[in-house]
Amino acid sequence: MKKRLTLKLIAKELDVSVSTVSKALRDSAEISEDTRQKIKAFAKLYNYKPNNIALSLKNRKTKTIGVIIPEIVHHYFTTVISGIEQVANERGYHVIICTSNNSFDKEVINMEILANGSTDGFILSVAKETQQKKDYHHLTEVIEQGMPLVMFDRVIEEINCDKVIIDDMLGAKKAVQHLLDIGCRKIGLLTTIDYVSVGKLRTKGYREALSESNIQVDENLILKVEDFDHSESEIQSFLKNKEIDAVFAVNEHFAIYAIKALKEQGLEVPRDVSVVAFTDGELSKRFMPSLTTINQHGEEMGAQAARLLIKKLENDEAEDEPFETIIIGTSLVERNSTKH
Amino acid sequence: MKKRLTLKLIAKELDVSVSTVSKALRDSAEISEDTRQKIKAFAKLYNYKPNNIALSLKNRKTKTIGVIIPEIVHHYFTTVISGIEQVANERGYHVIICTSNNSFDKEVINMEILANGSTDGFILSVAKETQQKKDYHHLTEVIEQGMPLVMFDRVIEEINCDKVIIDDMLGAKKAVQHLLDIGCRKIGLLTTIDYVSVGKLRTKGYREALSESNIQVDENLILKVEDFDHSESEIQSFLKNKEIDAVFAVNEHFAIYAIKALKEQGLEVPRDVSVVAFTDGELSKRFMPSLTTINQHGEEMGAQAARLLIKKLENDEAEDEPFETIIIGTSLVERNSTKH
DNA sequence: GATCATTGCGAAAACGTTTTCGTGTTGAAA
DNA sequence: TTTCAACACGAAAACGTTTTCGCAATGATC
Repeated sequence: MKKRLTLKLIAKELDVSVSTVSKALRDSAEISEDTRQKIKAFAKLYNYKPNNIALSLKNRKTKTIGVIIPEIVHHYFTTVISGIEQVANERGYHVIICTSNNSFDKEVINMEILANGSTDGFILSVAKETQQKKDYHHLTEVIEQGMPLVMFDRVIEEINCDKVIIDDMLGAKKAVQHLLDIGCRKIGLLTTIDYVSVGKLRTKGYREALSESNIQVDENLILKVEDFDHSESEIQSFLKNKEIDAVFAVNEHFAIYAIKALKEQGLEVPRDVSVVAFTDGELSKRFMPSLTTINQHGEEMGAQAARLLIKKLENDEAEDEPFETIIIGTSLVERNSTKH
Repeated sequence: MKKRLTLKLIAKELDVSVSTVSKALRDSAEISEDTRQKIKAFAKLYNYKPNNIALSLKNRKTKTIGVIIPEIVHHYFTTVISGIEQVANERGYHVIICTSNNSFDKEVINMEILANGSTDGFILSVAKETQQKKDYHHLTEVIEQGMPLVMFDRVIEEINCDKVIIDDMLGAKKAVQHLLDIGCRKIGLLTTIDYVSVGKLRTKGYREALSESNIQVDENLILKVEDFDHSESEIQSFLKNKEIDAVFAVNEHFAIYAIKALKEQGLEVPRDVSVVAFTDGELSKRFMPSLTTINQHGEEMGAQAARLLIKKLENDEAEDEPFETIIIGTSLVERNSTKH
């Protein structure tokens, strides 16, 4: 087992001081051409690499970004991570990922651990439990310590920091508008109960799109799924004998359950009913029929979040700059669950 | 912006030495009950947390595990990560994740960076490019430096380290056996070209299952997909007018393309043709019909990998223990793409 | 030959810990 | 009173860097 090479070892080997070695390797003018070459050659030969931990301690910078997400086994979040990683790596940062599993406690613990020197700043999408509990002390704490924090997707209004969100309302409007454009008039909505902020916003978009086209909103066509785990049966019984020509679902799963339920009733998508879903994942592409969706551009969201964070990190003491909120656009992806 | 509390600051504030503070906080008997209480109270009041970086430098341990995977936007890998995280966190480790994007260079760079002090050991699934290039210097290097390495899923035989793999051959056999059990006799195989090791092994399982049932392998029923990006059309033309009563696909995507192609020919799954896929992901569950699959137990694979690594890490100098290779079982998940 | 700038390098401090060792102060035993 | 153990604490080194400052040697200038 080879020992890792350190400045001290090089110094001893070449019979110079540690400072000389350090300076030579960093091309300081203080060191004579001769010595510099000699030291660099030696370092290269034995593959010297500075120890990051020591550098971090010295510079009080780790060059790593802490990312905390509710769950990783979720296609959307992985695309976000992918975006974060790309810009982070480009700028010489690396990324450390923790999942909160939607648990408040785990979110707090993870933040604390990472805040103790492992990380220069945070990118975070809060856990469901945190949203319900409304306890944000861990967030304010890291902010007070001067660690930049960027929230994405599930953000918290009250917290003063950079944010990256998507325009849920506009996205939903786009979806519904598309259904209207292709001639649908009786559009069902499958959404979540209101305390999930995205569900609320998407519902609002649905309503607005309809009113703007002077179509009365029929509350009977709206289902607020209560229990995620039993959404399939809820959707199934909701759609029983409903007279509709379209469905807008706030996520892929709801859309797929709807298609299944419709099929069981002898209705076909898109012949009899058109379906649009929010969230463009693997599922939408592969399903039969493939799903027309609203794409949330997860990678871009991640990339923007990373850019915001790094900007704050590098801007050093210019942290008095106002916080930004970037809104990521959505786009309609037309596939085969809607009429053409 | 509050300054982070350090031992030195506490020492100054309470007018004792740094060493006293350190010892008091670690409950050393050297310090009198009085002073100890006083210091602990102060530390608690102002929420002192030791700096991890300093600890890492001092202990030459980071208590973090570096994970390098080919791509994160892949359900299977996220389940593995999930498993790694669980056992790592349980034992006080955290996890730092890098993706190689299947690029050799990125894999090398990531390893080097992490090896320079950020990480105590590695869990790795190699990039495709690395498999082709057969250049493993970065792996041998970290091993020589005494950093434990655990490879999973895509492992490399020649490298001497702990490994966690699944029994691809047995899994494939299970799949084909199931098809035989339900009465299928003309079973098509959709696989990859042979240099992808898993494709090769699964193909072998297919062949063995057939021969063990004394069924002649018909090479015309085997498709080795050349180009992943055009797999859909390859599969489509392959299945054209093939006389088969079942398909075994080495991944979900192939299976789904097959189902689509069959449908276009007027054949229905599972009525006319039964389909089994390797890899149990989101897609399999939701697809219509839902897919009968071979589950690879990604979480367990991650958990085992983490356990192996931590064992080596904690076992300190007992690193002469032989390397293990753990084989994770697969299981057949029966759904609606096969006859009952 | 004295003065001075330049060159080339080393010592030491700093980042925040832990730990070893030394030392001054007590109180009790001799 | 002397001796000594026990007690309570501090100094310093170490982890691996970077950087500031000081200093000796050299050569040029007057």
